[in-house]
Amino acid sequence: MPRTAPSPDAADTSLRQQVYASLREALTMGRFAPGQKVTFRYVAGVLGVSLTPVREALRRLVAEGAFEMNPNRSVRVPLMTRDKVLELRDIRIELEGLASAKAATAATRGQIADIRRAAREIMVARTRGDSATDRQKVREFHFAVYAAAGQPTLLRLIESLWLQTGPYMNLLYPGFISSSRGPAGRQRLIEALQARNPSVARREMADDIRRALSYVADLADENGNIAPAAPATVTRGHRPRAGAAAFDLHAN
Amino acid sequence: MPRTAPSPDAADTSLRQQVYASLREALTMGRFAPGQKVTFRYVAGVLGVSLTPVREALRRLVAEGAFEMNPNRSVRVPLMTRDKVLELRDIRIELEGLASAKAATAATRGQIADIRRAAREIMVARTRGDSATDRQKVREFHFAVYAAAGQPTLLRLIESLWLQTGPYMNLLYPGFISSSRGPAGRQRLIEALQARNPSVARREMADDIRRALSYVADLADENGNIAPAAPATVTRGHRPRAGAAAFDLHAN
DNA sequence: AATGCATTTTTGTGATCACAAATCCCGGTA
DNA sequence: TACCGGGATTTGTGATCACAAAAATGCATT
Repeated sequence: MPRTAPSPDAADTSLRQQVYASLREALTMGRFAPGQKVTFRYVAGVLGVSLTPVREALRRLVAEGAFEMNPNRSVRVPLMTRDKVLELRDIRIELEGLASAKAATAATRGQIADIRRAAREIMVARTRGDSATDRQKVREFHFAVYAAAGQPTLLRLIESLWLQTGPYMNLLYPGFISSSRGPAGRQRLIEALQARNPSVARREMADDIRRALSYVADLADENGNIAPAAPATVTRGHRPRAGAAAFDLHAN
Repeated sequence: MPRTAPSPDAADTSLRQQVYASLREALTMGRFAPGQKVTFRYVAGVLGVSLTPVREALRRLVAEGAFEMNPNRSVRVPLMTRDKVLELRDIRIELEGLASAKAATAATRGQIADIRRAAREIMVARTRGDSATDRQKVREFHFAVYAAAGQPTLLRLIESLWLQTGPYMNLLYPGFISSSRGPAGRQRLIEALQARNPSVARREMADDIRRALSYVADLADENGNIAPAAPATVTRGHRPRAGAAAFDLHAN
């Protein structure tokens, strides 16, 4: 079965870890509106825990760049700019390219099978027009490759980068996806992995990332700001009712 | 004057931030012995604060990989292995190479002057045999380059990587330094920055990192473990006396 | 002298409280 | 109607407490 779990966070049953996972999940799934203010007590109320674990989880996410904190202490989902997307693009090209190259050397037969399966599932979702599953499977495909590299530190860094770009990847649908060249790139990547060809694997992954994030960067307005994709089921109102949970603890 | 300060952590006067800075400083300066256990109450006692800010600071450092936490909850300074050094080497080559390339495009005259000055100060310290100042200036040189790239996210990632390799960079002295090719590489890097030549800047930086970390990796024993450099003034004993502070709050 | 077991101590976790700074809200003035 | 200003409220921070799990300690047995 495909593995999505982060490096050594498994088997950590602390509340802090659960809060962290919930917030991460909510961010990845675009359940927070960029710019939205997130208060400690709000999160604590929704998840039904005290402030202590929420503080630690949120603070870690701030350190990872998934949230940002104003000098006048208020945590919010970062707004994206063209420059930030381009910076993240270039970093991701390096790191995910490196991981793909390593995967070409290290991937086991089983891992390549996992990767191939994810690629198939992307196509299934895409022919059905199911963009939610599409996104999920794209993520699984990428991380199956990175997991095959067998580099835990590298994997952790890539995860933190995905956390930052994640909320904006909805912007790829449907425009970019339909205009993209389809499964050819992924197919070439898989073949490079199987042929143990690191430089081709790196190039294919780099091209994929470059095209996607360049597309997002081009969505910026004249001020360089990028409008967030419509967030799923999140009211922009100040005081969300308790019970109307935008995320929950038992997600993971 | 040269800037060493991290991205937006300035102007944060919270205790948590001070504890974080203290621990970071102590790690960078090699004041913790790798493998050493670090308890929350010990840190709180030495720094004279409550557990709350210590927890958040330590937990952030664990998330950044600067400390590691056993499943049976105990925080310790990570032990280094050859594989880990090689992984960090390859990641650093990518990211610091990227930063150097960007710096070649973006560096201002003033920034190049800062870089040049740091390079000079390295040579001064080196001719005096002052390896402590040497290390400090090498750090300033590198981060002067990375700051010139003007990429805040990239800078943050590189800082977290230095935090992980930092405690082991003492191992470069005196063997590696005396056998290295001296200031020639740094000189070529500076010239590449001035000539606005990204690919040469990247290559020079990459070569520098590759040589240094390959040297460290070769110090591993037959089990792949790397013996830590002698830590400065840290007793390995279990229960350090209060008052015998291995680090302090007013470092920054 | 070495080993197994029960008790004591240590240690991380989560909840709660107090406080000060930031923010919000609302009425009054120009 | 737009713009302030001062009080009420919200909100992050740090300290303290209680608790359970882990580790350390001491003692009896072989």
